[in-house]
Amino acid sequence: MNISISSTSEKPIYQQLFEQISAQILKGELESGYCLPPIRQAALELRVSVITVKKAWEELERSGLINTVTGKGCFVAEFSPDEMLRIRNEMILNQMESDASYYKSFGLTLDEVIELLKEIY
Amino acid sequence: MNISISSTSEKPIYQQLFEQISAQILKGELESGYCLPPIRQAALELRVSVITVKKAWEELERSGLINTVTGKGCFVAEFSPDEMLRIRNEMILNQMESDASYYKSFGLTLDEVIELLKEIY
DNA sequence: CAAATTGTGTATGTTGTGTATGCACAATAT
DNA sequence: ATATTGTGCATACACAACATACACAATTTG
Repeated sequence: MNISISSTSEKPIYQQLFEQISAQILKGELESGYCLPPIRQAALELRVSVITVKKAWEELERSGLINTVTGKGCFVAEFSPDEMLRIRNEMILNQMESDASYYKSFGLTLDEVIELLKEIY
Repeated sequence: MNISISSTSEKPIYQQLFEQISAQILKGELESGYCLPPIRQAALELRVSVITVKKAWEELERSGLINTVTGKGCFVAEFSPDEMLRIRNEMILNQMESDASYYKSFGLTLDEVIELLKEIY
C-alpha cells in the first residue's frame, strides 16, 4: 500500500485511490494474483472510511483490473502484457485528449505545448 | 457569445462557461472594454439558469478578467499584453502540472508523452 | 425635474446529485 | 463457532443548478 491521498485535492478521494492503484497495476508493480489489503485495513491506514475504499475498489473491478471475492479479498486480475498495454494506453489517451482540448481552447499550438511540458516535466 | 456547453461533461456548467470565456479573452477574441451579454440573455441563449451564468461571471471577476458594474453590465478588463500573457500562462501551466503528474504516475517519460501528444493533437 | 419604466446585476430559498460516513448484514475461511 | 472478508442501507454534508423575488442604475416620459 504505497498510496498518498490529498484532502486538498479537487479530485475525490476514491478517484485518487483508483488512479494510483490502477497505475501501479499497469506499471507491473502489483502482479497478477496479488491480494489487495482488506478494505478495513486500507481504510485504517489511509484514514478514510471503508466506503471510500470500497468505491475505489469497485471502480477497479469495473475496469477489469481486479477480481473481488466476498470473504476472501480482492486480487489483481490476470491479463496478457498486450492487454495490459492496451488498457494503459486507453486510460492515458483518454485523459490526454481531454487535456489537449483544453490547451487548444487557449490557442496553443502543439509546439508550444511541448515547449511548456519540457519546462515542467 | 460563441459558447458550447455539454450537459454530459463531468465539468460543472459554470466552469465550462468560465473556461471558454477566459480562453476567448486571453486569445484576444474579446477586446478590452467589450461588454458581455446580460446574464439573462446569456442564460436564455445557453438554456441555463441565470445563477449559473452569474457564477461563471463571478469567477471571471475574481480572476481579474472582467469588471462588473451593477446596472450597466460586465466588461472585459484592461490589461497589458504582458499581463495577459502572464495570466494565460499561469492558467495553462497550472492545469498542465496536474496533467503531467497523472502521466508520471503511469511511469511515462517526457518523450513518451510528447510522442502521444503528436499523435492526437 | 420627478416619477415611472426598463435593464442590469444580486440575494434568497429549494431541489437534486454525489462524496463520504458509521453501523449492521452476508459470505467465506479456518 | 469464530474471525475475517466484502456488501447493503440510512444518513450527513457539500455543491451544482434552478425559479423567483429583490435592489440598483439608466432611460423614458409627463
